Amino acid sequence: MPSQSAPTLDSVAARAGVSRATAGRVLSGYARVSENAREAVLKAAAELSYVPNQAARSLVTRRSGSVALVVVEPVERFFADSYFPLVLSGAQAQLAEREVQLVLVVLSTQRERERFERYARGGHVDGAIFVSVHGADPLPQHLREAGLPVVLSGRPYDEGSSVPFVSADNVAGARTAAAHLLERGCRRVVTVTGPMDMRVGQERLEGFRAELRAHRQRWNAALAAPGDFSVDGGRAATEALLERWPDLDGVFAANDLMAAGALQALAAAGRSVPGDVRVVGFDDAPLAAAATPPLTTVRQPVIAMGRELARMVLALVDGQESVPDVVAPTELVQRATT
Amino acid sequence: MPSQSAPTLDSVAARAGVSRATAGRVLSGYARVSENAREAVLKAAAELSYVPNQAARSLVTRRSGSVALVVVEPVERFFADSYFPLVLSGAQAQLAEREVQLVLVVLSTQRERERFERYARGGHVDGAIFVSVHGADPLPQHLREAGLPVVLSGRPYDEGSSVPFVSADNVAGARTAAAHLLERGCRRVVTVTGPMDMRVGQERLEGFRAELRAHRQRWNAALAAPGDFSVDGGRAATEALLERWPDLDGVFAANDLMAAGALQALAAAGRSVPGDVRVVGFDDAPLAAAATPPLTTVRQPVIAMGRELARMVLALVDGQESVPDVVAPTELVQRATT
DNA sequence: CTGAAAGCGCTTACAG
DNA sequence: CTGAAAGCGCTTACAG
Repeated sequence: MPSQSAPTLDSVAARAGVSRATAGRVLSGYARVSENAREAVLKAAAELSYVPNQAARSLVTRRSGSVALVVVEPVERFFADSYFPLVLSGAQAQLAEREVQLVLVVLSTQRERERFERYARGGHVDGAIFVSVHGADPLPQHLREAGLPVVLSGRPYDEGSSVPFVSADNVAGARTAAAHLLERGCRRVVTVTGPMDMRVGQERLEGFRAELRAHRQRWNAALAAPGDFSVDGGRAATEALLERWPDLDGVFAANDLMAAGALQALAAAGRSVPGDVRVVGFDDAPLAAAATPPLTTVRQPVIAMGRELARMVLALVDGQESVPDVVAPTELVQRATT
Repeated sequence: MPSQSAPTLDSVAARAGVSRATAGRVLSGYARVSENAREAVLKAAAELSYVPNQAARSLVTRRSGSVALVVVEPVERFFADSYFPLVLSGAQAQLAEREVQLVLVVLSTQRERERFERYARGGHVDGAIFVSVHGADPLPQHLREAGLPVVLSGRPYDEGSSVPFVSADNVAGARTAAAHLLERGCRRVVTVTGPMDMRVGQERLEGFRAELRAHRQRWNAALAAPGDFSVDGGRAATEALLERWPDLDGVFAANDLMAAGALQALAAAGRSVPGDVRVVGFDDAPLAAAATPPLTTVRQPVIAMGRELARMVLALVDGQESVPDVVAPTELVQRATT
């Protein structure tokens, strides 16, 4: 039990020679208070190292002073990927500036989902940022309808969703990747796709196809092999592609993990990169710069996207009616695989 | 403003036909209550989806129901590495089982450090888990002395520290790595070390040297090149080593990021792996399995270590006087670089 | 075992 | 602008 003697509002009021109400007014911000009183209170608070008791404050304001960052399901895998930690980091930074706590919530079981729903509806957090929502998970929408400010990382799968989101411009990014491969002289460009039941998977494939079309390349479904955003998936898909198209000389993998798998498959097949085959990934995960050879990839501004997510919930928490979706620009980072 | 009508203890008491005190007793656990009353209260609570108001509870119990996971300083770099997210994930899981919230705190500036110190001393969290402490940062010890339960990820640099910690068995892990290289027939084994102002850097070098000594290999300071746990550092150190020891045929890098850099340097120098040179990393970061070729490495059970950290703070929070340090075993994961 | 009551530390109308 | 007072939703001695 730390500091049995933590200073209270009363003690700073006493020291400043004003009432608790006045002290409270200067410390909690807004109300008009005389310059004299304000200074005295601030001085007293500083001298006592006063920190308001958040529990007491919450009890009356019905604001918890915290926002949940919720991760749905495949926890460990998710944490091992770099996307999540970086979104988290961005959101945390933004929230910290407003002195709101970021509470990390992981939902694996049905019980946990139910408990969180009650918890959130009970006003124990002021808002929620969902990362990694699967398919058309109704939870975010539910909570929103219950009046809780909610935002999503990634465009929702469900077209009818009215939950604001921030997403990278996946279509444009994939187009950039394809264009780059073509510009580098590739003649037979293939792609390892993400899961087709995820928007991000669909969009990156869509961008790739659109760019080939723009270059008057004939599209063929066999040019794409499905992956699952994992290294193993990327390796397997690349092996299949190699079999199908012995003459392939360009690979666009829909994320860096799969691109790493592609690099492994290519090395195993004795193809040199970028000599025989050029490869582009997506995300600019830390692993991209660590690959052999270092991977050319499409960067998405993940940390900035995390900040944006936080900014959006906060606006909603502050009473703003609605908030526009944001689609963040991507950028090609050329390294050694092209 | 979610659910203006969140059920309170009073409403469940009324529905159950008992007093608020009785309802409180059954819901908050311990006290003896008649079976009848208990059932009625539980039923009423379930029907109303009652969730206790944590703010009100905290106000009286002086327990926040939350634990801080604090990260010191080099935020983004730290988040990009896989160690942190995995510790976080383990700690979160363990905390969730006890229904305590994990609040993520990042301390970059001096102001933030001071604010957090006041905040923690003010009882706004029940305990703190420090990850990534630099050198002999006095903050954890400070807080501990102020009565806050604190635990550390990694053995403290400061010998005088009395803060409990959990660490991987770095010495043993490094010995395993060196032994493996030697057993695979390497004759000239070198190492890329971590920063020498970090315990983990020192320990991994110590283990490496000890194992060479055990194999009656003559030690030479030039066999070690300093890295900084980054890919670039690993690449540069390996280049230096290659220059110094043209005949090197085994590299132990003190973490996987640097091992990835070593792989890049070796490829650039035209050395094949594992044909000409064998390489072992440390951590078994996700990047290890994604490397080309897939990296042999020493795994540390990071998620389990995160859980252990949480278990330890919780024990301290529950009033346990002290808690023993834990040193987690490591394990060699052989892949394709050896 | 159970109820009435006090009190945790704030915020915020309500008067003045 | 400022103070006295009520009240947020719990927990916990204190009686019974």
